Amino acid sequence: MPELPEVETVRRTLEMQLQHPVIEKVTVFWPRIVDNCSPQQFCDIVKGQKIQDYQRIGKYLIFVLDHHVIVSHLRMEGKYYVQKAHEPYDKKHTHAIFTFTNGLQLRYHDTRKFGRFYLYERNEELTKQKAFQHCGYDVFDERCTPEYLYQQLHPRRITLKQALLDQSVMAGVGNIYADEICFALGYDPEISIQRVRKKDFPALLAQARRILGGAMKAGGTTIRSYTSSLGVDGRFQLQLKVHARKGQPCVNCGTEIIKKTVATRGTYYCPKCQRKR
DNA sequence: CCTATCACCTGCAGGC
DNA sequence: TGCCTGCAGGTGATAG
Repeated sequence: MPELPEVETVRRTLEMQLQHPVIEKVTVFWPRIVDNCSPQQFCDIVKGQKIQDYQRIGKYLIFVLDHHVIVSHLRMEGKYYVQKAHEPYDKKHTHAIFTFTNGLQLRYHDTRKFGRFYLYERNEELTKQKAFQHCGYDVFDERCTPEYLYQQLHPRRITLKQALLDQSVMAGVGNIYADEICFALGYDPEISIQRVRKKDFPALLAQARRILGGAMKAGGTTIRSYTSSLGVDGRFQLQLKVHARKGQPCVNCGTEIIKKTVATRGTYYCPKCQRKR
């Protein structure tokens, strides 16, 4: 469900709502959501620790505790709810509950059970751990430069959209914003990345940052109207120009937006504004 | 090493 | 109404 802007919105919201609580107890209802240790170990280890900081790399949310770090990936449908311990919750889709000493709970909700938790020691280099083995630089990381993207992506036999979605090079762009970035660049999502010239890579990165940055800003605006009972999933209504606009007129030229499949993902584009070469 | 496909899960919309 | 199919804002493992 969430891409980088949504995860960042969740990060900020949890930081505001929870601040720095002490974990009194953790219950895991669906064992497989804990990826790199047993649910029992996970619960035993985090118990008693305080959440010191909330961080994010790409689409990964990171809870920094006293001695350990919890890495959370929401995949397609993961979301968090902050509620009081006595409030009811959706027993069918809630897979983990963190209870704090202040009476609040952080509840992890995930309809499809795709999301994962990883637990690491705080002194370990995070980006070298399993959770990040296929994770490149965050879109906003200063090491993510046009030159780096060109060298990593341009030689490959993949489409522009696949390049944007490849988390191992630049982490954070998902299916929605990949379409929006292709539209902003004026390229058909299916164009070979090898046809994108070196001089276009600064624009590629700039548009990715502009679009994700705008989405974060919008998320931050919308999230203020959320109540805890609505959940914290970072969702918001951005003005999408092509994604999910099949059959509607292009905002630039009025041509009908087309949906096609690119690399098994639903893909929306304007056949007039987005050139194939 | 590279790219393509499957597997993981559930709910829902649309066709018959 | 009920059944079936396809599809969903993601990613790791596996197959070629």
